[in-house]
Amino acid sequence: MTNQSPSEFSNERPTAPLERLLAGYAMLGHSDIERIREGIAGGEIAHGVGALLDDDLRRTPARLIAKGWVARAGVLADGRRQIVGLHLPGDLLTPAEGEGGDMTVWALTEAITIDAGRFWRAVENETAPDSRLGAAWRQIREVERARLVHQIIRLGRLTAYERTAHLFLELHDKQLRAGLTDTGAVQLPITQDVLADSLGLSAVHMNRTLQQLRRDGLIVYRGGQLLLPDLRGLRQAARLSSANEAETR
Amino acid sequence: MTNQSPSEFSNERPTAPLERLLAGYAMLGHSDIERIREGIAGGEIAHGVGALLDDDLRRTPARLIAKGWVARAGVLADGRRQIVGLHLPGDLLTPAEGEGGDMTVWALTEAITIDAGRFWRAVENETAPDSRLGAAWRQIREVERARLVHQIIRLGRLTAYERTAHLFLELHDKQLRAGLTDTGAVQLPITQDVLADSLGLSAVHMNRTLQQLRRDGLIVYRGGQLLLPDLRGLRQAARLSSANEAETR
DNA sequence: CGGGACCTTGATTATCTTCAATGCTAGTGG
DNA sequence: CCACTAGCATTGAAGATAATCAAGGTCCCG
Repeated sequence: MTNQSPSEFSNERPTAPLERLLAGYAMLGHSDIERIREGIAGGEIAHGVGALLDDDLRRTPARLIAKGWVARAGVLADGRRQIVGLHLPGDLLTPAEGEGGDMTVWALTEAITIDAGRFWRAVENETAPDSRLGAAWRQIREVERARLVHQIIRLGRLTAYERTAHLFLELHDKQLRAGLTDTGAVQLPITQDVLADSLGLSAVHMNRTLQQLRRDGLIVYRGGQLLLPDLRGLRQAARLSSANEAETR
Repeated sequence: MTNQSPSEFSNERPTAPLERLLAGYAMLGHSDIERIREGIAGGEIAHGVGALLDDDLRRTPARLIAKGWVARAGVLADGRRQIVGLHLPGDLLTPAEGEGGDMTVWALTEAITIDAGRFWRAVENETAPDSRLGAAWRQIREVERARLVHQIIRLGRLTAYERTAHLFLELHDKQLRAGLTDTGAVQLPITQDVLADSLGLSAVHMNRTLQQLRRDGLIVYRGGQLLLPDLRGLRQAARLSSANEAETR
């Protein structure tokens, strides 16, 4: 368990993405910020690429991603694998209990997580109707539930091309909310293989679909960075009514 | 712990399925039962087949299904439709806010729903760590989240045949928990069209897949009633490790 | 008996997977 | 510096799965 500081990559506080996420749903006061920072501290773990987080999550009820990408997936006996969620800095990871066997969580990139147990317990029991922190947290949970619903629609009724556009817009939206990127850009430090397992496609078809999106001028994909030069066109390709994603102003 | 046999035309209390669901997760006392029954009363609405519930849900924050089946789905502009959840007596319906536009809820059969607003508000704010009702409710919410995750895996990585078996087992499990059927039987009062929209398949392919399951002796499907004569085989077909679904004892 | 909703079937086509190479790039050790 | 390797991206060809199109068929109900 190395205990290096994430500040060697950025000098902002590890809770900053979560603070930005929460601030997007409610005006937070100084005391709210304090509770976030106090509730998430220590128990820092650095995960190498591919490292499993299952045991860590079994030990600590909730971990904040401070840096890196993490995936949660169901795995079948014959090796087929469906990624259920892609998690970024600002996301809280909780054990996949109750989801049945064969679920696993692992780091897609070098990642750092922090014990957020105290924050988690505090905010999950936050019922004071006037608590802004509690309200913001409930909204985040609701948005995550909505993402599961969206993925169901994606996998059930969209073509490979539409699915890909749809996921990229979701990642764009998610990264904007956490303050991890600017409008029109998406960090995408993962292999096409992982993308394929998120979208229920084979790696080969994933590759071909990406090429088609490139040819159509909807994405520029290079070196772990994605550019979306035509958000309007991409939304159309994803079959999203423009109201479906957060406005990008 | 009533163990009465399921009865469709029964005069049992409309909250009975929910009570059985909750009782499956915690020993409930007399006062818990009281709170359920008091929190869910009046505001009864009868819905004809195909009736939209969107407006009703906008008016009342939570409605208990007392009778019948209800579906929640995302609809695309070109008519494609993906059912996200099938809801049965004992389920609480809440507005599909935050899920983005184009979500809709409608009755698949004749149905009756009751205003459960008071119960909903009470139980969502239930944080006393020793509250059995609150604990049971949180478990139900967790199970529903797990069902969304399972549907993602189903749609993303299972074949039509596997998907169908998988969904039938989920419905079997769900109906057992609510005391709506007996082991080996599943109420299925819906058209193959609806089934297809749940599983992301065309109606034609749905039909052929059902025939295959029949030929393989895994299901008997007649008149809105499904029999599962070979649960072990069905679990195998669904690629479920036997630990994945509730034991049927 | 006519109509409508639902189920079933056959033929054809589209989408996506699988299999098998090949290319590319960065890191590694001689 | 140069093979050498490993991981990832890309390509072509063939095959499987599922969608689409177009009829019938069945059952129920007014």
